Parts: sequence; C-alpha cells; structure tokens
Amino acid sequence: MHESLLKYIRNHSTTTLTEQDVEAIKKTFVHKHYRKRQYLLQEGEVSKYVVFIIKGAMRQYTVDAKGIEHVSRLSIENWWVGDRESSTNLTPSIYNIDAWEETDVLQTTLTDFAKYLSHIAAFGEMFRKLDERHAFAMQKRLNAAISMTAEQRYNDLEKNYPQFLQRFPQHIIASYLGITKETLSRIRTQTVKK
Amino acid sequence: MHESLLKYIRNHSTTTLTEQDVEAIKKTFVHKHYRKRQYLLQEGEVSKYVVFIIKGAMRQYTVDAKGIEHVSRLSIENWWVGDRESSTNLTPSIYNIDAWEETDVLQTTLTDFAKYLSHIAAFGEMFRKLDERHAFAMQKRLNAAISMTAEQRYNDLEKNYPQFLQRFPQHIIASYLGITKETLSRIRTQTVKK
DNA sequence: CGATTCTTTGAAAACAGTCAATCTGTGTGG
DNA sequence: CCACACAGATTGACTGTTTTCAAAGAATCG
Repeated sequence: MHESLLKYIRNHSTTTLTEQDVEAIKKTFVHKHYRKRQYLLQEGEVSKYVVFIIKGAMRQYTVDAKGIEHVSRLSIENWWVGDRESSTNLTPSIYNIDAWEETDVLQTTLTDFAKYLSHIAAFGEMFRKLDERHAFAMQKRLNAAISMTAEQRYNDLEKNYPQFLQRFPQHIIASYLGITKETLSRIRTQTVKK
Repeated sequence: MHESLLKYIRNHSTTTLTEQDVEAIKKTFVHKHYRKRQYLLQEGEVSKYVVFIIKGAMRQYTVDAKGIEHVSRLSIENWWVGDRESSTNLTPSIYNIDAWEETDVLQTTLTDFAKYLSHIAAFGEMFRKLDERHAFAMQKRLNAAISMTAEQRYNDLEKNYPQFLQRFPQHIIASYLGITKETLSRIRTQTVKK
C-alpha cells in the first residue's frame, strides 16, 4: 500500500530512508478512498491534510459568482494535492478539491507532516525540491497564460502532460486552459485540418 | 548600504543574525548600479546572480515571435529578482530582466548564495518563507488569470500593489495583466464613469 | 523647444463567449 | 437485453469583447 509513496520519496531525494523512517511513514500516512465527486476540500474550509495520490485523479477549482467552475490544478497518480497556503497559514481555502475518478490516496495530518519535514531528512529534501519544481511550473504556466494563445497553450499541454488529455474530459481541460469547451472543440478541429 | 537588506532579513525571520553573519553578508553582497534599460539577464543566458533591490524598479518579461514583450514580473525596493529556475538548474533562461528606473541593488553569486542558505540560519529561514509566499502569490495570480476578467484583475492590482501603478507606465501594467494598452486605457475610463 | 514616450480615441477585424440544438457513447435500472 | 437517461462533444448563429492599426493629444526629459 505504501510502496508507491516510498518509491516516490526515494526517487526524489539523495538521502536514504532508514528503517525507522519507513516505519514512521507507514504509521502516519493512512489509506483513504475518495469516491467520484467526493470532496477532499471545500471552499471556506481550512485544508487539514497533505495527500498523495496512489491511484485516481483529482481536480482543484474555484467557483465564480455565476456558478462557473474554473480549474486551477489537475492531479493524478504520484502527485500531491491540498491547498498549501490554507494549511500553512490556517486560513480558509478559496479552492475546492474533489475526486474526478475513484481515487485511492495516502494522507496525513498537517502536524505529522510538519514533524516529518524536519525529522526525516529524505522527506524534507524531497518536499523542498517539490516546492521548487512546483514554483517553476507555476511561473511558466502564468507566463503562458498571459503571453500565448489558447491554441498554443493546448499544444503545450498535449506535449507536456498528455496524460491529462486522456484522463479528463474536454470541458475540464478547457477550464484548465481558461477557455470554454466550445472554443476548445473548435481549436481541436482546426488543428486537425492543418 | 547594506542596511535595507539586513533590516529585510531581520523582519523576515525569527532567528537573530550574529556578528559574523552580518560580516559575511556585507562581504558577499556587493553593490551594483543598473542604468535604465540595462539588462540584468537576457534570454538564453544562465541566471548567475541573486539580486536584492535597494532602490529602483525592474521588470521580467519574454518576447514573442512578433516581437511583443510580455511582462511576467515587476519588482521594486525590497524585492528579490533573478530567474530561480535558470540558476537552480543551470539552464538558459527564457526571460529578460532589465531595469525600468535607475536601480541600485545588492547582488551575490549563486555559489555564495547557496552557502548562505545552509550556513546562516536566519537567511535560510527567510528564503524558505519567501519562496513559500511567492508560490502562494503565483497560485493566486494564475487562478486570477484564468477565472477573472481583465477589469477585475486590474482592480485587484490597484488594491494589492498600488505602488506598481505609480511606478510603471500603463503599457507595462497592461502587459503584466495580459491585455493590450488600449484595452487597459478603455477599462480605466469606463471604471471612472461608474 | 524638440524628441521621445505615454495615453487616448476611433473604426474595422478577429476572436472568444453564449445559447441552443444535435449527436455520440456509456452505463444503469427495469 | 433493451431503453432511457446522462455526460460529453460538436456545430451553428449570434453577441460581445479584445485586438489591431492608425492617428492624434498629453506629458516628460534632455
């Protein structure tokens, strides 16, 4: 059950995990199943857990005044989910996170998570790198959002995260790209013609 | 000369700086002046320095195939600049960074910077927090880019970073918001009417 | 003062969004 | 096992917004 998490940590750090580390991780990261459309976090709540996806797919989104959903993040196997800002500052989240597929996760509370960050070397290293890579990805995506056309952004997504296109329907992808599903559909048929 | 940096570090960490810390910082962060429009980093170069602005204003931007500049970041006094992704991975940057005003900075090389991160407690803590807040801000800005109208984003900027509107001309602000200068001009006159 | 940069305005064109209808495939309950 | 409901994808016509291009007015700097 914890194999994929342990493997993930080993792959993303140079320090090796001790026997005690492995035991501690196994004890604190508990398995949980989220059914399709089940919430992991709802707008207004404080994000309580740090969650690693073993199998399945989740999405993070906001809902605007008109009731339209805007997808800000998509996550599948071997990704972490949760609103770090909300958990770090203990402020209510502006995001909703729910399962798009039947999803198995390993999750831990914030307090245990904070303990691990400082006590388990490999864990701390892994998360610092993860944060770093995440910040880089955000910077790129932001730059893409203000400087590229919807078509270019779709092509980029196709190239860099082809899994997303297979796992999520087009209206979710469209929302993630910041356009409507109709516009995405038209972009796709146009691209085929070329 | 180094007062604003030392003050900044003290304000952003709980650990106190020792005499040696102060000495080390003074020795390694050297003063440099950038003239208006002078580059700190050009697209294709590897970002070599970590830079703290003492006085002035800089902007980070990409240039697209049509030669149009897209501003991804604006920075003024007490902000850090530099492409962390490029410096961390030693890859060529896709960004340009230049001075918008006459700008005084304190800068250090990457190697010294990395040394400080681990050796000076206050410094490491400060930068971890900075990275964190930066990541949160990026997440918010990205969400704003895909879910809010240009007008809402402008109002947000006015509310959260009013300094930017005073320091940078409208065509720069427009680019930062992902719209043309003409559209921004029209948004502004409409808002006044209301 | 003259040059340069910045801002505004107007009109046309391009683009994305909205609304509504249709088509497809999937899966569930009778 | 079929029928029907449901979620998703596509298409068309229309509307509204943003961009583009061009020109002119305002502000700033040397």
